[in-house]
Amino acid sequence: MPRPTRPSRANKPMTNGKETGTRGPVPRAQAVYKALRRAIIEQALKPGMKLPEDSIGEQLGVSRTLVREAFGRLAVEGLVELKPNRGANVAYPTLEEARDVFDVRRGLERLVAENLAGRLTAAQAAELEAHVRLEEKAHGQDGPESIRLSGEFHIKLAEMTGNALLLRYVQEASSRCSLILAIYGRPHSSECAVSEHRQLIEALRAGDAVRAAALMDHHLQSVVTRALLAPRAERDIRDVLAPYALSEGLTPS
Amino acid sequence: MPRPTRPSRANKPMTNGKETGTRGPVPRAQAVYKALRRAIIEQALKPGMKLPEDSIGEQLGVSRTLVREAFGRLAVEGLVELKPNRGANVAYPTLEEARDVFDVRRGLERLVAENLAGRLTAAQAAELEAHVRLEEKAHGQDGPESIRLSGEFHIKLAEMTGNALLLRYVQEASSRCSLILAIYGRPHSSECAVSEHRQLIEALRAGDAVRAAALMDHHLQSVVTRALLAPRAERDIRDVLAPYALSEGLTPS
DNA sequence: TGGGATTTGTTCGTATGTATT
DNA sequence: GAATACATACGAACAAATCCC
Repeated sequence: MPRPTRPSRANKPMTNGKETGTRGPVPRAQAVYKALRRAIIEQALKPGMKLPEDSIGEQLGVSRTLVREAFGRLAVEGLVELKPNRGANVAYPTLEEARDVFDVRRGLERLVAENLAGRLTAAQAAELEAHVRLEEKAHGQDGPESIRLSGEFHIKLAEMTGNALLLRYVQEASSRCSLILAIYGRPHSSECAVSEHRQLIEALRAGDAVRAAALMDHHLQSVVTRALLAPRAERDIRDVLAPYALSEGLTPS
Repeated sequence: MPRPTRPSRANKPMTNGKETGTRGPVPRAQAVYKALRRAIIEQALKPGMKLPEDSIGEQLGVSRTLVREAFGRLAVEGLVELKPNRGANVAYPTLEEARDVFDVRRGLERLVAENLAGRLTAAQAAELEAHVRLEEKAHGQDGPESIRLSGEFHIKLAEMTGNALLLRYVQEASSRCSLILAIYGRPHSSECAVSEHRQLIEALRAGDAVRAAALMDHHLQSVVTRALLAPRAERDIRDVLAPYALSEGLTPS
């Protein structure tokens, strides 16, 4: 198993409350959580990487207590794996878990589509269209910008339902998808086709819930196929070697 | 706003790792989390109740740190409300949040039904039927037993999908529904009609995904109507008074 | 196999912020 | 409106477990 090097100074130090005379009203724990979350999603911290409480805390300028608290929450969200007495790692989802996450995400976003169909205000529709135009512009460069924008489109939709819980679940599933694509996806799959986003907006506008749900479902299915099932020679050493385990029972964990 | 009395010794002391020579491989933090979670769901800790780190920790035999960690996770799940510098309360969902939770739950369980239709093994079907028979037996007594069994039926279904994420989300939504019914539900609404569960099993067996999803949807809708919209004279003082707020903007929070 | 270095699990003290009189 | 009392936010230090040679 390829053990990654230590994270050391892989991420930027966060704004320390002490420096800004005004101690933020938000507990620093929250800030630590957000910083780590972002670092994982943006792959500054790579899947499977060990996360020593000590060095992380040092980098962020906080003590282990806050780091631990953040780990707990990230573990609930499935971004961090927490093994008793053995610390934390960035999660390394199996292909099976990946399937689960994508399935649930599809279901959730179908809900979003159904919820929004025919209830989009003019302003909201305009906002979505503006967003798609941004995506179009960024489409040329295959940088992370393009991927970020694609993801944001879906988050925006979830926001517009006004259902806080639905939003949280979509965000969570979406984060985990980022992790998964980082492991199993091919390098620069431009995740979402702009045209599919456009069609979706049209269906929502027309108030066709069935069509909107179907489009969303198909769209997300396409994302998976494009990014995941695509040939990627060196899929991952673990999966390649899995069928060749020395002999069942010898590798208990 | 009616401030509840302190929880003091409202809950049973948890099994302390030190007593059982074998220190559980699971950190105590996890145990604290589970104990609190259960206490909230079973309404030993009532909605809105203040949760002082100190007394809770004392009752459970751990220090404040572990209690704080548990609070963080429970807050993510929406069972605890966490206000910066002002500590924790058992969540007190608004009617709007309640609607959100029920909507998402309906969507999630529809997924479960679709997922399971036609894929139920004989053993699984038998297990579900055995469970329904238990429900039937408990139906006479309107005790908490009946409510617990109704809930478990839905959890069992989610388990059978084999999708861990879907299971977690259903569990979470389900927990929050308990909270909500504790606030807004009428006392002994026997939550789920046994016959509806039977019909559902039948549809799953027949492999009729559309019908199964529709039945599930309708079933959960019924639960809400039966329990929530039912006349409960003294709904809650907050909601009764909400429309009579002194003047908009004066109550910032 | 064993022992030392490292890392995690937990407690508790201090400073800061909030409610109360 | 200021002083007091109390609860929370955070960190340092100790104890136990694990890792690595």
